[in-house]
Amino acid sequence: MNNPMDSATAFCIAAVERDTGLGKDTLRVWERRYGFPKPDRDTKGERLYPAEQVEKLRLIRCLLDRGQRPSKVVGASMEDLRAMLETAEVPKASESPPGAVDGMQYVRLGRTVELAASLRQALLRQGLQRFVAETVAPLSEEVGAAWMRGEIQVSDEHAYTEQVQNVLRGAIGSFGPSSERPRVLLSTLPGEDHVLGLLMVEATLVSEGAACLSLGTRTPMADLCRAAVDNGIDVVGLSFSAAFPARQAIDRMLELRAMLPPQITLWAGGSAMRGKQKRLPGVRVVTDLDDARQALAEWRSAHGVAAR
Amino acid sequence: MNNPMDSATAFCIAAVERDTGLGKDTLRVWERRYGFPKPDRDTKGERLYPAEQVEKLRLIRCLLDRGQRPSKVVGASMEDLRAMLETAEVPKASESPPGAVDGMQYVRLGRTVELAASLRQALLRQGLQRFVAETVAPLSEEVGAAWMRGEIQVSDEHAYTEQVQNVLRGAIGSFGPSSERPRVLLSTLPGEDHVLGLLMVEATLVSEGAACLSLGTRTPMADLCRAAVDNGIDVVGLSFSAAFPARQAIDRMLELRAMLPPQITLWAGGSAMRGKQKRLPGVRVVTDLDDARQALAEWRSAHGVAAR
DNA sequence: TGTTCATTGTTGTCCTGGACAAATAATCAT
DNA sequence: ATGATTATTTGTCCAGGACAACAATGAACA
Repeated sequence: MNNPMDSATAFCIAAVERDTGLGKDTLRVWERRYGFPKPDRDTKGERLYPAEQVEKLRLIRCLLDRGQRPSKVVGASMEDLRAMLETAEVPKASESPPGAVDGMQYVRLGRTVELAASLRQALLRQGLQRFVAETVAPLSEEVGAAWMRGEIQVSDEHAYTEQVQNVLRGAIGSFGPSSERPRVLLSTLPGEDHVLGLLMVEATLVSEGAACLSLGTRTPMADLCRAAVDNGIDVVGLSFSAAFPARQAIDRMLELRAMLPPQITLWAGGSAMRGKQKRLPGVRVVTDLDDARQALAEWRSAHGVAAR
Repeated sequence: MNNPMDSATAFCIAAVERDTGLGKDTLRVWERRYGFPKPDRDTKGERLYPAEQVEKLRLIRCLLDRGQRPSKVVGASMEDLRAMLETAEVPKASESPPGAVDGMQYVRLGRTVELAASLRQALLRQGLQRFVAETVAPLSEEVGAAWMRGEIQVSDEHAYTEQVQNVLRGAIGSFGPSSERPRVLLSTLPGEDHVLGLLMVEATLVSEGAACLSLGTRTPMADLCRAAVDNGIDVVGLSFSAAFPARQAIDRMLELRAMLPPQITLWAGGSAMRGKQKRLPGVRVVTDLDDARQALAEWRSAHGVAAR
């Protein structure tokens, strides 16, 4: 199936799924419904997608991520697609850039070296907590928005994430060990890759003296529960980016709430959680980084633990 | 499908795929072939897996990861499975622990605080390059082996990875910006999550004054190529963990070699690459961290760039 | 004007069961 | 021992129908 000879010009369906992020079922049903993509077949009847169709699928994926509907874009010509990408309106254009930071231009230009230097400078100037709240958070939103507008590449966003991780993790690590309460377990669920929100929360909580145990991204719920119990955790915190379907996030939080012992507090934060408080009994929805500090204070007050 | 009421006791097939990592097709074909799992059905005929079957599937997955064959484990009873996990022989038991580091006990006991402190101490004592080669690399192998032997939890491995990341990224960031050659682009391909190998290489190269641009994990090949060209990259380095199927790794490297401009050097490293040099014309296989330094020296010598 | 709820259309996921490609083990030749 | 064949296991792919989940729209209500 994957003959190296022709794989440079044609891709099997699994390869297309990898490269475009579109599921095999979706690719097949589009072919049936919209007549595109229209792959060739090998001798055994398996689909072989020419490189140009894969390229077009990538463009389509890009537009879908920006909120377009499939019926509008699957079946359009390449010219139409490019035109749509040009005139793509961002659904809810974020407010004007938050002023203080102009690191955005470094991201745009791929100047990672200058970006890193500027971040480090801001960290020293502002201290970790303000750095996270006033520099990293708005800049990350701006990067996300720029990607939505098609102004930056996927790789630019990856590179940005790497640089911020280097700075934030260095800062988090430079805090001495804390044995204070609460002990907070942080992670994201499978399907959620975005690590920056998690790191921002960790930085904020560590600044306040909480003992954070991060498991990184994509921890299965069963492992999460076991880890929480085994490590004597007080609070489990989950992060959901805007890319995560809000409905699923709610269902999974309720499921997790039912699996965890009731004395363990459950926090949920991230864009997908905006305005979902009422639907989540037993879960503390954390709206932003300031609210995370607030939630921490609430926990300490409720459990008779003094802040530092 | 996902009624929150019963989702605590029964899971739809997508949820099982998430939780166990076993594909939907695989779950269905096992049911057909081995008679397990045997999910209930909802009113619409869709599979509903009871929690106990999911638990058993998780155990099975665990054994498969350790090299068992499905025919041996998919039909077995819970007792048999547990027994097999006990007596699981590690296929190629690694050599005795590398002496110098006893951080392993901290991982085993979930003492992340002590682990972090011990890592930082080792970093200061050894310097970044030796720290990576003599402490992080063997310890990571040891952690992987312990997981294979079932001695530690998934969450312990995640927590370990997080701690090492904090230390390594802090150290990498503390190097000033380098504008020296070569400019190295580092990443893993979709399907490869393991980030530590990548970070170890980055730390090693940065120590030698190379300019590293990391894109983190799972960069699609098209984005990788574009980023390499746009950023004037000299060398693209990919990392493959032992979990990555060697055959696929080879195919993808050849594909990538064909996509990249010939003047860009391609490096491939990681366990999946052991002893695959001969099958990869045009790719420099990097066998370990020392070899990475060697490859760097080769590049500089071939391109007339003096080492620092 | 804005917030819920029902309706309608769209879209992705799930289904069956057969087929076969790819991975692994077993066997044989060098 | 190492490398090439063959046999067996195992996971992926196929078709095309069905319908659950999701978004957009419109109606009822605060």
